[in-house]
Amino acid sequence: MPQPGLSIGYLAERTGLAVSAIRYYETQGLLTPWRNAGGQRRFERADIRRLSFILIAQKFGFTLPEIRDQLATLPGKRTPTKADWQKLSTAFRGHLDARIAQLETLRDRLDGCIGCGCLSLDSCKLYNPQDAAAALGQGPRYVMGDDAADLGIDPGELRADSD
Amino acid sequence: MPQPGLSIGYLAERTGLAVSAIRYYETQGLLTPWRNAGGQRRFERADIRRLSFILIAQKFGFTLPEIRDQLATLPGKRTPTKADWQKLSTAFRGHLDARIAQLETLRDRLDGCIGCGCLSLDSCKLYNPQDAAAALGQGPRYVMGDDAADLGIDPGELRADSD
DNA sequence: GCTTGAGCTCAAGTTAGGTTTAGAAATTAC
DNA sequence: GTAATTTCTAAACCTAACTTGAGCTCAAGC
Repeated sequence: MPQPGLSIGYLAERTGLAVSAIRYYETQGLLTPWRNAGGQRRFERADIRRLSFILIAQKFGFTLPEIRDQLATLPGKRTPTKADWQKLSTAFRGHLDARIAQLETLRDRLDGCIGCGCLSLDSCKLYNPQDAAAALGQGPRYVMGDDAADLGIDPGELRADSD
Repeated sequence: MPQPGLSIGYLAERTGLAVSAIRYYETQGLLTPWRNAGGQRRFERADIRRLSFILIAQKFGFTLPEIRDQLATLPGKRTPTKADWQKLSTAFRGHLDARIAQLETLRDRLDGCIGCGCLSLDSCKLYNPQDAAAALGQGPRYVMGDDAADLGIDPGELRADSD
């Protein structure tokens, strides 16, 4: 048992992360290790759990700033207890549900498009700039905003609107 | 009605995309416009639909190469028909379902963690490198791989395994 | 006590998905 | 016919999330 605290290499080994990634997370404020006399980072055991949470949250598509905000709900001074982690997990679960629900909404709208086959403004519920843009971060603006002529089939049958 | 074909500016206006983005998509092989005598890009009406599909697929988290592969199922020579788009949409729906199912699996595993509150190897189903890594693209390797001592609570009650 | 692996900092490189800029040429509008 | 827009290419720049490399220090093992 060499020094008190865990080395960055040990954390890397335990989490499967690269040492450089852990250092990067520190620069982003997701961890705050202390330093030993020689200037090396020393971590606490609870930091393995923090890193695990980061990994899982990333899988759900959360950005590092978002994850940092989540982790900020943990007590800063004392070591987080089981109850602390439970609270964070419960809140996290709420975010997950919301994210999944958004995807499901988009999927259900796509179903309408499959039904009509044309993905056009009239029948495609995916045309809804607000909802669609809200679904996954900042996306572009309009979706499927076009008229029947844009389908490209039977162009003679339908009159283009303004062009 | 100026020239035959649609200008890049018109497509940008119709889809809400930036002109630069449409050019970028061309470099990535998602569109293949032709050129007029002066060297300017000319698009077909069906390209509005392609761009709409790109926008929607991106909202679901698909990468441009993935979207390109999806679009490659459309006929290259003739203008895609309603049936062509229907086929693509149906396949796309399958991909969506799979993606949503993966997220739900992760979420359900997290439920176990909330229950146990410790996010530890023993009781946390999120510890499963293969499944977890498969969920959303290439992620890091281990997840929640640690022991009860890592929780940081009651450290005296449990014996650390190897360190 | 010396060697060697582990760690340090800082800068630059990487990938994805674009945007911005610059200078020139084409197109449109009047 | 001229002026204003649009478009062109190429290269540079951007953010996120890291990795890599250089040059140097620290710590652990024998």
